[in-house]
Parts: sequence; structure tokens; C-alpha cells
Amino acid sequence: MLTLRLIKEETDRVVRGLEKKHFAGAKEAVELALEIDRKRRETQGRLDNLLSESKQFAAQIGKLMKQGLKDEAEAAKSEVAKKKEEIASLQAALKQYEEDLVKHLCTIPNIPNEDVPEGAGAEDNVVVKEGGVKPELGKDALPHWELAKKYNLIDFELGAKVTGAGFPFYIGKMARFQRALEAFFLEEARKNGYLEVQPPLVVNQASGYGTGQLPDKEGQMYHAEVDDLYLIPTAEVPVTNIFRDVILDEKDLPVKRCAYSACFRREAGAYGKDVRGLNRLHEFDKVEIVRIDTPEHSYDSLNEMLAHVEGLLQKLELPYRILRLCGGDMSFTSAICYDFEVWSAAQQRWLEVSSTSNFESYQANRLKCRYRRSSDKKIELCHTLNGSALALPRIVASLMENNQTPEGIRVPQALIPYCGFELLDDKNF
RNA sequence: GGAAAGUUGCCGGAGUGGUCGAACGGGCCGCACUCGAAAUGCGGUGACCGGGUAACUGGUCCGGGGGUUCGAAUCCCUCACUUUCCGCCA
Repeated sequence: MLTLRLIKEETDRVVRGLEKKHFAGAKEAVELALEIDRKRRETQGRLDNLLSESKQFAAQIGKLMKQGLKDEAEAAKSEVAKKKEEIASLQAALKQYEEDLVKHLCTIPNIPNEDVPEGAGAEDNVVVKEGGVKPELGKDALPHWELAKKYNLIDFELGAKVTGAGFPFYIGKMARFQRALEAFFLEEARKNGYLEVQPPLVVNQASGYGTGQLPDKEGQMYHAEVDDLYLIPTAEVPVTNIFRDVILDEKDLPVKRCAYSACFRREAGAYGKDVRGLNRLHEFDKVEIVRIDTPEHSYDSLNEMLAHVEGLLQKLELPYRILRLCGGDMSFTSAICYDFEVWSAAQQRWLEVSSTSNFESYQANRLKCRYRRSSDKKIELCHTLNGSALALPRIVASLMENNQTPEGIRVPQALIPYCGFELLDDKNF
């Protein structure tokens, strides 16, 4: 959530930012936040005075009791009893204002960085770079779901039988290939200085709130109700929550973490042709990179992350493009976001494989992830960033389609050391 | 899943109703001594929310939440976690 300080000190900039993000009722939302805060502060002032007085009374009573002056003590007791009711009601009011404020702030999205292009939707995103070579496939080129069947690499029906749609089985060489991709992505991250962690795949409610999945996207997460735990939609959730309520030292920044995890998404409301095959799954594998940094350095960090992700796509020899998302298409929490898409030759469309964002202090404020500045020992909010590096299914889909040959699917050179074969086909042994 | 004991500041650890934000020890920072360092001595050492340009100042925080009381780290309830024992088990 946005800091109250920002809303107070730079009200106009916040309103303009929200408008750029096509957030309806920006001005009203900001004014309401300021109004709740004003009431909150006023209430606290009154409460603090009353508490201060009754503390003095209590200390007085203690002394009187020690001196054995029972009557005086009793008189003081009844005096302080009168204040109790007002204290209770002010405390309740204060608590309510605080809750209202947080609740309201959580409904206000992050404001975009000034580099974010204007625009309402996906059509306004800006292609900042294109790389790689789109393959020329013959007329008989197959989409990946056909290839999967042809070589018995992925069984969607079996997944549907055992679990449900969107939970495929990966078979034989494809299972090994996915394992190779995970190892490749993790190894590349390690080479770039990310510390690998293997996180829990389920998290508690507090973590869901910390990274903003809750309460808004509650319907997108699988919920294990008996224990009130949520299946993670991305490793971002457990990995970023490591730093919830943590005060870091500036000298330890940037913190760089990477994690491989399965990701679970209900994808409620997503239907149609875009969901075929590997295009959209309920469970998939992903390597995530996360960074915590100072405000001064976070955009350098972002650039390093972008270069890292781009390097992966180049090593996989995939045709790709990088989009800078426009204000209207960005996620709720990001200040700037770059999408990486790979070309899926048989489907003749771009598939998103990574979303790399700087959340600035928006997420850190919710998490209470802070750092102590070396220069003046002041405590400030960190900036948080994350990106997929990378999500497997669409990479797999694109590799299958782009690299199909009459003999099988050609494995990119960079992956051969990891999987131990050069061709994806049904010859398993 | 059953039983017991715990959860206090950066760390260890006291504290069972009345100047306790918290003894004591360690760490860390500053100062003194020293050519420098060690050792020693002295002083300091939290977060959060208010008020104030500031110095400073009011409030909250002893695992989380709730309760008893004029007053709670201290008593009660509840939840979470930790440790040990039993059960189960990859």
C-alpha cells in the first residue's frame, strides 16, 4: 500500500499517478485517506491525554496504599473509574480508524513510475525490444499440444482424470526436460549472485496479505481450509515474506534470492482458446528472482534483472520481445513492469513468460520491510522487485513448436548438458 | 494426535500485581587511558503512533488476541510457536 506520507506530501502527484493507472475515483480515494487519518490523529491525541492522566492516578493510588491511606486511595479509584468509559470508547474509535485506513489504503493501487507509458490496455503496451529469429515452419507445423501427443510427452487427459483440467502429466523425456530447465534457470540465477532458497509451497494468511494476494485475489489461490493455508501462486509469496517485519542493514542490500517452486493458480474466469495445452495451467513450475534494495539503487537492480531474463531467452535461442506495460495494463502493486514474451510459431502468437517489476515501497510498506541507512541510521522502507526467470510451460510450448523437426523436437544447445539428450521424442531408453 | 514445560530488548537471562521499557551479563557505539591495539574505566544503546521547526514531549509494545484490576511482563481465557516424552510416519 502507498505510504500515508506520500499521500500527504505529494497529493497531486499521487492523484495524477492513479489517473494514469486508470484508477477510477482517484481524487476521492486520496481525500478519504487523508480524512480518515485526520480523524485518527485527533482521536489519538485525546486518548493519549486521558491515558496519561489515569496513569498518574494509578501511580498515586499505589503510593497511598503503601502509606496505608485507604480512604484517599478509594477516592482516587472512583475518580479514575469515571474516565474508563471514555478511554474505552476512544480506544475502540482509534482502532476502527486504523483499520479503516489500512483497509482503504489497500484499495488504492501503486502509482506508476514516470517511464510508464500512458494507455488503457494491452494494446497500449510499448515494445521496447525484439530479439531472436522467428522460425519459418512448414504448413504441417503442429501446435505443442499435438506434438505432445505425437511423442507422448505430455498427457493432458490423464491429468484431467487424476486431478482436473490444467494439471497435466509430463512423461518420459519431457519430465526430464522440465527438470533440466529448472536446473538451468537456477544455475543461471546462482551465477548472477542470487541465493537459492527452497520455500514452502503453502503459506499462512499473514503471508498472503504481506505480498498482496489477500484480500483482493483470494479467489485466485487454492485454500486448504482445514488448516487455513494457501497454496502459493508464485514463489514470490514465501520468498518475499521472508523479509516481512524485518529491518535490514543498508550494507546488506541488495538482497538477491531465487527459488524454484510449483505454482498453483485457480485461474477463475479464464476460458477460451488461449487456455489450450500449456498456455494456461492451474499448476506449473517457475523459477522466481526476488530483490530487496534501497530506493536509490532499485532501478539499477531492475535493469540487472531485465538483462538476466533476456539472457535466458537468448541462451534458449527463442524469439522474444520485451514490453513495457502501460498504466492501464499494469498490476495493482507495481510501479513499473516489463513483460517478456516468446514467439509461439505454430500458434502464431506471443506468450508471456516473465513479468519483471519494481514495486518500489508499495509492497514493502505492507510487509514492513525496512532498512537502516548507513549514513544517518534512519529506518526507511525498502524497495522490492521480482521477476520470473522463468516460468516453464510457455517456454516449453514455444520450444516445442519452434524447434519441431520430422525426427523430434530439437533441444537448445544450452540445455543439452542439463538433460543429456538432443532430441525430445518418444524414445525414452 | 496425547502429555508437560517454555516464549522477556541485538543475544543470554532475571523479574509472580504498584516509579518495569524492564535487573545483571554479553554484544555494539562513543569517550578516557595508549604511539596504536588489547585490557580497563565511564557513558550510551529499541520499534511504532501522536504533538512540536527543534530541543523535547504524550502514548503503545515483555509471542498474538481477549479478560480481571485504580494499576499486569507478572493473574485468567484463547490461539500460535518452541522444547521434551508418548503415538504415528516419508
